[in-house]
Amino acid sequence: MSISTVSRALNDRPDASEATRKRVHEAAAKLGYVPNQSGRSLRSGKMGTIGFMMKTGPEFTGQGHTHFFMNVLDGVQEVLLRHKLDLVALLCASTENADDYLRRVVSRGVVDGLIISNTRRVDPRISFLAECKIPFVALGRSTTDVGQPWIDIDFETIATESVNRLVAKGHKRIAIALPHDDINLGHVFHHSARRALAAHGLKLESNYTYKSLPNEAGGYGIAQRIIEAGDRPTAIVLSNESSVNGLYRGLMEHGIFPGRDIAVIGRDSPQAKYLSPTLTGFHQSLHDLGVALGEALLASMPQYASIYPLGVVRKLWPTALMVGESDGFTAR
Amino acid sequence: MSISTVSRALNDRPDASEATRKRVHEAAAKLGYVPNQSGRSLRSGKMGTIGFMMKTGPEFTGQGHTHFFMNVLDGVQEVLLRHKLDLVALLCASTENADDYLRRVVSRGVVDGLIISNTRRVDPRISFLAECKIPFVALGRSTTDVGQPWIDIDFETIATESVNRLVAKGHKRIAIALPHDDINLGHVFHHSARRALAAHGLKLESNYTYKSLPNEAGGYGIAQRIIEAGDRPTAIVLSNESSVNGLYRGLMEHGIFPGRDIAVIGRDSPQAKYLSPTLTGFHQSLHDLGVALGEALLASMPQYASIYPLGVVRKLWPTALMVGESDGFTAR
DNA sequence: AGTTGACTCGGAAACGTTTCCGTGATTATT
DNA sequence: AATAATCACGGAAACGTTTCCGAGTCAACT
Repeated sequence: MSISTVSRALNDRPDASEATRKRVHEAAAKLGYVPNQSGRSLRSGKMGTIGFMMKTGPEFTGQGHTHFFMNVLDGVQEVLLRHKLDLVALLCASTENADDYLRRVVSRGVVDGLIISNTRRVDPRISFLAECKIPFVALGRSTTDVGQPWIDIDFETIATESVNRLVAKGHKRIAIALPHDDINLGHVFHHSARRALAAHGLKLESNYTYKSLPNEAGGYGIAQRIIEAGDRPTAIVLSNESSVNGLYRGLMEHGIFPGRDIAVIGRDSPQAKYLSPTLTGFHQSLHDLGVALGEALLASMPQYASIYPLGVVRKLWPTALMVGESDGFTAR
Repeated sequence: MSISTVSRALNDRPDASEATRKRVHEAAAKLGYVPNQSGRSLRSGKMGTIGFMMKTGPEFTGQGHTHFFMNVLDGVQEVLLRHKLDLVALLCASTENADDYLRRVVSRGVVDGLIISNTRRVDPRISFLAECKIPFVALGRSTTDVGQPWIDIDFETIATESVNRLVAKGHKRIAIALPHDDINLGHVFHHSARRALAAHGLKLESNYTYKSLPNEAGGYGIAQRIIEAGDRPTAIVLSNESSVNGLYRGLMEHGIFPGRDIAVIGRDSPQAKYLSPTLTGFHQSLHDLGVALGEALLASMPQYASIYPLGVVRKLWPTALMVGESDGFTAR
């Protein structure tokens, strides 16, 4: 039994007889033989792995943030498993620059495709990946556009609907919590909120826009600024899932109760309905988002494009409002 | 300039002259050449990557859980980067069996070493890895002991100190929230709490031990059981970081306020001091835990053992109490 | 009965490294 | 000055797989 026959049998090629295929598979199982991945990929040029790049470290451990990724990743993997592709999370340490890290890991050639997240407004990773001609999809839009596929949460709708809902409840002084300007979603959120307010003849005051980290401390900081404001906002929209704890705490320490004294609209997460008051927030199906991301990536890989004839996926991911108690306060 | 010379120069071997080393490095940078990882590892038998196995999916997205991992991973990577090793998170989808997954990824031979987490009381992964002779370290002990290195949070101290503190505040009816029996920490926690209570002449009633999922819903379920108890506990110890939200909510819905009507001791996490009341809980330095894990792994790899002469690391990770408001209630 | 085609399979090349071995040149030693 | 030792480098083998090519067997068709 020659080496080439074994290879053909294990890969279930048509030019290996049914009988030998079975014999080889049985022998392999018995001897505990598994093909060497290095030899395989050296020859074929394919690694059989897809990378999902994300950052680790203290600043990226907000409740919503990690919950978000764990569920998206779960969905991505569901798709990849269908094609015997493995998903690995490429963890960029907090101490390392994201662009350098990506460069390093890509040139190492350990992944056949990539998903990047936390896209920035101008994101050098995108141009780099395009240059490398490695298939990738971005979770989040960017102004850096090389025709890459992306899927992004529909922040326009979230911002617009949040504002509309609050205005309908009589609010006129509406504040917005935004991430750092670099992050693309911050810009989109900001822009959409401003436009929605304008549609009601309202203006987004600059002292009502709070740039803050998407974590507990960030939320607490927002509360401080609300307290200190001369003309306090009567409602606030949070663009992330993680800062609500800190916001609640900070407000309550000054006797301001969300839902009673101020309206809060945020983003849904597992804790949303266990907060007091429960959070009114926008929900997305994260597992399905992961599935869509995986399929978008495969669609951009020549080997799989015929199975997923989706073209270049550029999709806003739908969102739905989960009504809780936090926006119960109406300003008339 | 021959292929072998280039190889030697790029790897900074002593048998390449200083001049050629510099020339080669410059040329490589200019041409954008990077060594092919497949060829490299095919020849050397080493991959240059370390895997950290963890599960994804809805049931593993509790606040504390993911925060825990993100910080530990950050520490691990800090160590690995010193030796140009890459850390990849091996994500086992919620739909896949953890043992099968590990078998698959290990036999693929894509990692030189492994860190496993969520060790179970009897954990087939440990015996499998020992069989494969692949270096690994376990985050958490197990009764499956093949002499592997491990690091584990000091749950004995957490359980014992929690009980002691509550007893000192006059509590006699103390409840404990525990994970599923399979998980080793559950057993340790249970055992230690029982012993600590016994030392004070108290008994851990079986209807005060709540097996629950380490997430918000689990905490809410515990609240239900506390409410329904004929003889309500006056204090509860949570073994995880994630269920506190649900517990608070569930209790407050029935007018029972943590810190005022019942004492709660839990585990520290970023949200602990932003809860109302702030949580009294045990804290660990997670980044440093990750560093220790990384060093323990390297110590068990022949190539690095001389740099980290630690032997087989088996270490309980220290913990410290962060005092908040949640255990303010005293039962006299 | 001879030719053709389909079907299996073995041999060998190739993927890109690392490393052993050998060789020539230079320097140090006797 | 002759020998020995060191240094720098080129050639070639090897890692384990996939795939091209050729060859053999057997059945079917003219």
